[in-house]
Amino acid sequence: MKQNKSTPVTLLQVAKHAGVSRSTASYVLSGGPHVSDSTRKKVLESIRQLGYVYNRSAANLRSKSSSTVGLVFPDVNNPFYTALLAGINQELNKYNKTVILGTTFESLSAQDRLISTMLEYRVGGIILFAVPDTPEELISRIKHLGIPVVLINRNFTDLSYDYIGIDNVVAGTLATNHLIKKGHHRIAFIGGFNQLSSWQERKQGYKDAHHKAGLEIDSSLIVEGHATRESGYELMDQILNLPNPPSAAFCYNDIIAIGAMMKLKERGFTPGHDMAIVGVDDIPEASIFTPKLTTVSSFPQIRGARAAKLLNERMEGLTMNPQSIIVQPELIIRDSCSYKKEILPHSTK
Amino acid sequence: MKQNKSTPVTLLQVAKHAGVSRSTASYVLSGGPHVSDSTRKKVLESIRQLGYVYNRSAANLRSKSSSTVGLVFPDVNNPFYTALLAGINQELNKYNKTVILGTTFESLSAQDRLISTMLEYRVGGIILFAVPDTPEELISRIKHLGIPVVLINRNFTDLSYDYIGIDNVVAGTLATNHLIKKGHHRIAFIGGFNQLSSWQERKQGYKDAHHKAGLEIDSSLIVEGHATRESGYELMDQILNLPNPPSAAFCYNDIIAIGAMMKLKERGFTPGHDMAIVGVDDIPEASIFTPKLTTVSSFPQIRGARAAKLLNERMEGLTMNPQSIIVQPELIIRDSCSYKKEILPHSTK
DNA sequence: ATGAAAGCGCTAACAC
DNA sequence: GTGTTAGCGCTTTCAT
Repeated sequence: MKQNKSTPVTLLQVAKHAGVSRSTASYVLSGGPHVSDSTRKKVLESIRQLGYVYNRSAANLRSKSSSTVGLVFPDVNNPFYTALLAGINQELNKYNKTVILGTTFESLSAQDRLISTMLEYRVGGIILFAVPDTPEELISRIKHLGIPVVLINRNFTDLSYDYIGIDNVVAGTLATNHLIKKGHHRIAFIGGFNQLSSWQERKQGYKDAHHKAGLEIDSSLIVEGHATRESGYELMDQILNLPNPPSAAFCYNDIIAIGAMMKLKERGFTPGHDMAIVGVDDIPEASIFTPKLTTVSSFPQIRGARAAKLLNERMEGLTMNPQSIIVQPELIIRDSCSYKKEILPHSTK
Repeated sequence: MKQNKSTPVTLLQVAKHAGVSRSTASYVLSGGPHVSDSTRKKVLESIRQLGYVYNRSAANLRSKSSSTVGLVFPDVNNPFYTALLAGINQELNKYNKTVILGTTFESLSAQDRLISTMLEYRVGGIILFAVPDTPEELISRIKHLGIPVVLINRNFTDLSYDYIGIDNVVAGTLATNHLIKKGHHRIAFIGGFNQLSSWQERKQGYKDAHHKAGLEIDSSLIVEGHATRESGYELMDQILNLPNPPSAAFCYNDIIAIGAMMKLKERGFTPGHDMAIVGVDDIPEASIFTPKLTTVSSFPQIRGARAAKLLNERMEGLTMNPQSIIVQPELIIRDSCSYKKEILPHSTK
């Protein structure tokens, strides 16, 4: 296992040590069929003894192919992403693909840098959770390089790319309808940004539900913000300071909903009682928080797996025309929407 | 920008297009000094026109060096990790090093696979947040390959590696002393695992504080568990079901503390009043939760930056003998430890 | 079943 | 300041 730092062991040295040719050694590495059992054993033993480490870059260079896939996420500090990641990882392992993950922190320039690096390393495919305002040109450039891309969650108007998401309009409708059915007429929509396709779609569902019920929307009840706990916390404060606060809030996602509920408690209100809350995603924390969060499940883990599967097919050149996979969300009723008692009293603090 | 999928543009083609030799083109890429301004412009223009993408693998192969660093994290779904990551990224950007991140999900085999992949890609260095029970042999193997490694947070008994962490004993003492000063005699220590060096050290501080105050430790008050919100939630339940529950809890980290406080609320208790809570890390959420969490800051972002700086020095071959950098933690007093009122009433639920 | 040889895209002497 | 050339470690025909 020990060996000189300055000169890494090469396959050729392994081959010599095992008394075979380089190509034979290469065959045993790639699991090729034309190798006798005894040769394979010899080579494997030499590898072990010399502490040989496969040089994947060299292999990729020669074979002009790569089994590594690049993951580009906007952030990672949200159980939603972790679930997505888990689904992707799990599926990709099946195909013996390895993953490198990069975080853009919602910055377009960081995303550019990240993707450039991945391209320079010649990843075999990319799963992209795009930053808002990502130019479509970026994606077409990658595709022109012959590298398959699967888009997650954030879509482009031009649907000529592989995409996997949920039906966000339905998610918005499901959530808002539930709130309306509980007797709420003034419903806020908080968190997320207008640039996000998912935001626009959820808002569409929110609108649809209002229209269908013959309800007006007060546009001051729609407040945008980052998809973080902290932001949910701030946004709820804004909402509560409104001259005429709503009795319910549809939150862009669970993490915002939880931040919002924290603020409610801080200001002496009881979420679910003084204000009804519903989120989107169904992260693990949703069922743990007090009150347990009513939410619309977006099945992140399942979607991650589907995305990985789709990408793998592209990398293997299986299917050809772009696919949009849309998962149907599901309402999960818990405790954060008990029946509306009365109009929320004016802010106390 | 458009070009044929099947044949990526090479530097040679760029050179021809620009009417120079390959080496000249290479020099402009690496910012070498011996290139005239006009040639540089020509080459850059050809690169743009042909849509050339640098092949970093080929370059690394030839130059036997890599400016990519591999990050190995146990998990990523904790604001603590995000802060660490941010610190590392920020610092590494200064040195023009790029990062690939892998998650082990606390699994030894996943960690092995991940590190193998990174090694196969010939990363220039690794920052390792090791899974519990990681054999020291893994690290020495990497080092024998001539690849610098910086350990974060989880230490090995043999201190011959570069390491950056906090003084966990002090963290434990700080937290426990504060609780004792507030009048608590029965203090739980919840979350984390015995295999973690940081756990052992924090427990040591917890013990030290008790001894110094002449207090006994009830070992049934020490309960282990994962470092997640969910786990904190479960653990607190266990604690509350004890025949004689404690009046305070020192939590292995903030995320556990928050989970624990959620359970307290669920069972009708007021954290900070019915039970005092202190955490470790000072994640952003700590100051947002109700009550605001008293905690021991571990300065994750600063530590990340220091780790990155140290690794960079190793990669550039600057310093030689292994360094242990120990950051001193700091007590941050907020609202989760108001004065002890009375012994916690017996569990109600 | 195994070996010889060519070459993937790039860098780094060295020559001019 | 720019060109020539010899590999880096591997895969992959093509022989044998």
